[in-house]
Amino acid sequence: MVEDEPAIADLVRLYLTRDGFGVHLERDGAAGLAAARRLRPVACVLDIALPGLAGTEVCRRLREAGDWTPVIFLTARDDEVDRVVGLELGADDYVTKPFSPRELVARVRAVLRRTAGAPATTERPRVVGPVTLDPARRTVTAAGAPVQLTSTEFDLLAHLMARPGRVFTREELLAGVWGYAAHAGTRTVDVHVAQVRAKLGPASVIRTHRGVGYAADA
Amino acid sequence: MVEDEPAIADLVRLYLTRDGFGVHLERDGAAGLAAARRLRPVACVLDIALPGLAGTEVCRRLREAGDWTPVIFLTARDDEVDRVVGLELGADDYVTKPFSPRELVARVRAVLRRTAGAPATTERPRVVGPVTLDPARRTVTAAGAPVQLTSTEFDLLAHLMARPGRVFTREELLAGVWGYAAHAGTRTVDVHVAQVRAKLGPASVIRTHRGVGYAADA
DNA sequence: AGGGGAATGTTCGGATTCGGTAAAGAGCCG
DNA sequence: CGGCTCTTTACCGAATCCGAACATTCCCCT
Repeated sequence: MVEDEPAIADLVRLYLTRDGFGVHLERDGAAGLAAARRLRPVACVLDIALPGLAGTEVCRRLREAGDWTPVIFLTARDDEVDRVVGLELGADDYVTKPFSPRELVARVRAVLRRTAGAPATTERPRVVGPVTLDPARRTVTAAGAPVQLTSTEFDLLAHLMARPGRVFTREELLAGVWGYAAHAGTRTVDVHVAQVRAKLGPASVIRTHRGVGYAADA
Repeated sequence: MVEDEPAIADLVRLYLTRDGFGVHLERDGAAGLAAARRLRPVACVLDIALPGLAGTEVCRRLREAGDWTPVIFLTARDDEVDRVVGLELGADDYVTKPFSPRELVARVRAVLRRTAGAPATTERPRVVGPVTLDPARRTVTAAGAPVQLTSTEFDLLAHLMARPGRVFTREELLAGVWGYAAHAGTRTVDVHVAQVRAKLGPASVIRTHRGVGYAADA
C-alpha cells in the first residue's frame, strides 16, 4: 500500500491485517514503485494523490514493465475523469474516499479472486526475477530480450512459473504439460528443461531439486 | 441488460449503443437469465432489484452453470452489504444509482478489457502494421490498398486484430468466429488463414504459433 | 577423504507431428 | 444453371519432439 496520510494508512492496515493480509506501507510514489518491484505483492493499494509520483503514474510504470500485479486505487476526487483514467490505465478497481475499510477489504478480495480464478491467472503475465512470461501472447523475455520458445518449452516454463517456488515432480510435469495421455518418458522432461535453460541463458530461473523435480525461483 | 425501469433502460441503452455496443434488453430476471444463456452476450448489466428473479440470483445461476460472462450490477442501495454480496457472488463490478451513463460505459469497457478472449468490442478501426481494419464498414486495407475479404475471412482477421499479440487456438477461433455451434474441423481455420494471408500480400499480419494457433502481430 | 552409485546434464539423429498448399466436392443464392 | 464461398482431404516439407547414449555432478557410505 502507498498512502501518505497516516490516519488512513493505519486504518487500512488494521483492517487488511485483521483479514489475514500482510501489509507493507510506503508513503510516496517512488518508494511504492520500488517496493512493488522488490516485494512482488499479490496486490497494490495506491492513493492517486501522492507526494512526488502520482499513483496513476506508479501504475502506468508497473504496466509498462510488464508487471500486472492487481492495482486498486484510492481517490478523494469522485469525478468520472479519474475513474475512467484509472481503469483505462490497467488498474483493477478503485475506491473513493471517504470509503469504508470493510469495502476496501471486500474489493481487494474480489480482485484477488478474479485474478486467482482459473482463466484469469493463466492469462496474466508472470514475472520471476529477470524472466517475464505472457501466457496470452505466448512470449517470454529474459533480462529484457525476447526469447523464442517452442510450444512444449513454453508450456513447461509456464507451468513452473505459475507457482514460483513450488517443486513439481517429473510425473506432475508430464501430466500437467504433456497431458494425461502422454507416453513420453520422464527423462524427456530433463531434456526440455535443459533446452529452456539454454535459451534463457544466464537468467535461468529453473532450479533442480535433486531426487524430486524442478521449480521456478520464488 | 436486465432493467425494469424504462427510463434507466433507455438511458443506458442510448449510451452503450453510442459506444458501439449492441444492446439487448429484458425486463425481469427470468427473461434475462434465459436471454443471457441464449444470446451469450459479451457482458451483462443487471439491476439488483428486479421483479421475479433478483439480479444477484441471475448472476448466481449463471455462475453455477459455469457461465462466467462478465456481470455488472446496478443497485440503488449504496450500502456495503450489497456491495460485498455482489462482488463475492462472482460479479465483476457494480454501479450505484444514481450513476452517470458515462461511468457505466467506462466500467463495461474496463471489465471487457479485463476478461480474456473477449471478442471484438470496439467499433473503431484497428491498425496493425500496414493493415487497417474497419469493423463498422467491414473494410480492410493493406499498405494503403483496399483488400476484398469474404465474410468469414473478415471476421477471422477482425477477431485476431481485436487483441493484437494475443494467441488464439483454433478452437477459440472456431468458437469466436464460426460460432459456438460450429461443426467445422480445425484445419478449416488454416485454410482461411492462408486465404487472408494471400489477400493481404506481403503485409501478412498473421503469425503462426506452432502447436498452438495464430495471432496478429502486436 | 575417497569411491561408488544414482541422479542429472548434454548431445544428436530418426520419427513424428504440424502447418502450408492445392484441389475438389458441397451448399447457397441469384 | 453458374459463380462464389466454405469445407474437407491429401500430400509434402519443415519444425520439433523423443529417447538413447554418453558425460557430468552430486550424494552417501565406509
